[in-house]
Amino acid sequence: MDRPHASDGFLRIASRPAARRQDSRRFACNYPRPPIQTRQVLSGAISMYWSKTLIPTSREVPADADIISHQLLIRAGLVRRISAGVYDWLPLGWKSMQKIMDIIRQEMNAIDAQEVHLPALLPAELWKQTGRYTDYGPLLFKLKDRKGSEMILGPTHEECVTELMKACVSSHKQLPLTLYQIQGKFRDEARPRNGLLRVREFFMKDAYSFHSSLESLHETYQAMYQAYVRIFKRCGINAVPVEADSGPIGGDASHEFICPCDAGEDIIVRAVDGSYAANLERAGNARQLSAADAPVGNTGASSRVSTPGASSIADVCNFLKVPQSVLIKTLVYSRQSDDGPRWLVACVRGDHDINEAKLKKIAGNVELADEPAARAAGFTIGFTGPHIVNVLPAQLVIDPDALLLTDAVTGDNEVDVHLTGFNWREHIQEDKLHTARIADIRNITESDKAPNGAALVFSKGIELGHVFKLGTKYSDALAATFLDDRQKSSSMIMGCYGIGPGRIMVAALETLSDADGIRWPMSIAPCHVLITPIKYDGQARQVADNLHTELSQLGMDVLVDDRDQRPGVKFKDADLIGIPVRLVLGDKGLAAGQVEVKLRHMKQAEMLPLEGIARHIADMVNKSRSLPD
RNA sequence: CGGGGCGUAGCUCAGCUUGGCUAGAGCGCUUGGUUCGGGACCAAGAGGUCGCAGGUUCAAAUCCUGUCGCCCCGACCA
Repeated sequence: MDRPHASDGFLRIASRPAARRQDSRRFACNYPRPPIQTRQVLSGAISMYWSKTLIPTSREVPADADIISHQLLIRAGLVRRISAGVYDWLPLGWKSMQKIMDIIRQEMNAIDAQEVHLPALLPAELWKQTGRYTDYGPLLFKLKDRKGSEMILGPTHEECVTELMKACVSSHKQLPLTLYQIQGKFRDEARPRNGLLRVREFFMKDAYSFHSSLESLHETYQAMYQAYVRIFKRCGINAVPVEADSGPIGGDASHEFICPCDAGEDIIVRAVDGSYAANLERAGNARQLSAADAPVGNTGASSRVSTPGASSIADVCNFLKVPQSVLIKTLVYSRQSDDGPRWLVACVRGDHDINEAKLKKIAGNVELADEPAARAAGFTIGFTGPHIVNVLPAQLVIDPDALLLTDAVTGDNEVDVHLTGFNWREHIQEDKLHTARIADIRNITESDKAPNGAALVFSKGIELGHVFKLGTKYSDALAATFLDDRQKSSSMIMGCYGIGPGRIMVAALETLSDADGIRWPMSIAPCHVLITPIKYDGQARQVADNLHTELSQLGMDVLVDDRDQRPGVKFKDADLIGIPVRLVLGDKGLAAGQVEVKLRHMKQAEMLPLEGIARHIADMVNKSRSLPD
């Protein structure tokens, strides 16, 4: 310690003054720089002076920002883009982000989840063990270290945390256990976009729970669900829980929390009476049909028609002057197996869209067939009809609404030819029809009904969080097991629960802003109070400084606009950055012993006596930032 | 990955079609002055290897080729 080495920094600092003297001569200027005075540290409250803070506000709308949240993030100086989908967090944005994270942290801790910090840099080997090194596809950031070892940047941490549990937990007595982390994650998105909505480096709260029984998993899942409801409520944003794709466990095993707004990339389906909400991928009708339900139709009335060049649904309908709802759309899927591709023919009504998630759930990991390969196998892509299964080996999957069609129009498995008067019983060989899968494989539409019969509305929304019963996918793959009370070894049962704090911010900006700028909810505002002296001088300066100290001592986060700017500039900036409470100190008011209190979400300001104003403001802030119930 | 577009000052953009003197505007920034309770005014300034590389040409921001970066729509993705 007393003999510092060059490597520990002491020496460099010690040798600095000479250089500094020279610098100050070279760059001497007349700007009156006040000496840095260390302010008292006040109970963790945020205390800032504008002139000493990096808040690069901008009047111009950035050219590449299309949605409101993106524009405000840049214009209010919250973040700055450094490359596609990668952002710097500036002081105001970071303060708000930290508040969001704190709320999440508090609610996680409240349900006995333990915070950990896991590496962003992970060995590829771990991911190879679970198969996700390839399954995750190009979304995974891959790199090599200097020795050539393969590494990845974690897009999520199931493998990592499961490995941790495997190493540290071996008895049912140690379960259940929930670990969580709030940290940066990385995904090599094909197209980062819309500011913070889809980015390549982002913050994520991920929690992982480990259980010895499904009941225990369910209990934690419920607690987590309720914690999520509280988190979004405390952040002051609207988040609708919707049923989501339930994965391996099935049933009621997954919910997404969606903030409805037009900038969102997800589509949610809700019953008008509020009785049902699901994402589009999941939403469906529980109707069960079998091949026996296929109607007979008008037998013998079918005919082949020439439809030159008409291979799309729209083309065919235009050509034949029929509605899309009488067509059968036939799509060819394939799955790789050892002896070449296995084919699957999926049929939905012409006006319906196939839902690949649903299809995969019943048919395994199929994907839309490669066109040349399918043609080579005998499929006339663009003019395929269900009856191709009579002549080619392929599994047939029929959506119930397609099954119920009679005298339908479909491709006739020949270029430029369609078949009218198609009927399942007439045109599909009996054994083929009876071995066909009849299942819901399409997206529902707004003309469909909720399971209870209620009318449906669609809306766009931002996915803010996701709770999911994982099951044993990762614990199986990584052999994370425990011994139960009868010495039997089982894989730990897992749940995982994610929240995107950045998306919470986006949702707040998208849904709560007005034409003048941001209107932060009190709980996630970078500061509670903005003190705006019309002129930071004389009495106003003294009052501003005193108020700042007093409010800070009361636990308020305070920003003082001490800039030498015209009032108009200060007000415009104040509206833009959206601090909930603004205290304006003007000469006339102060002479009368009054301050102007302007709330960002109110139009009118109010003059209040300076005496006792700090306490009054603190009470008001505390009221609006406490947990609403 | 397919389609479309953009890259000129910190920001927003003009100039490019039809190559030609020292590359422009507004905002922002600096200095001085006047102002100053809702993005002031006057004056004087600073700031750009026109993304990068190569080519065509007497001459390239402008034309050609390549390359990199970025945005939008779609595909993909949670």
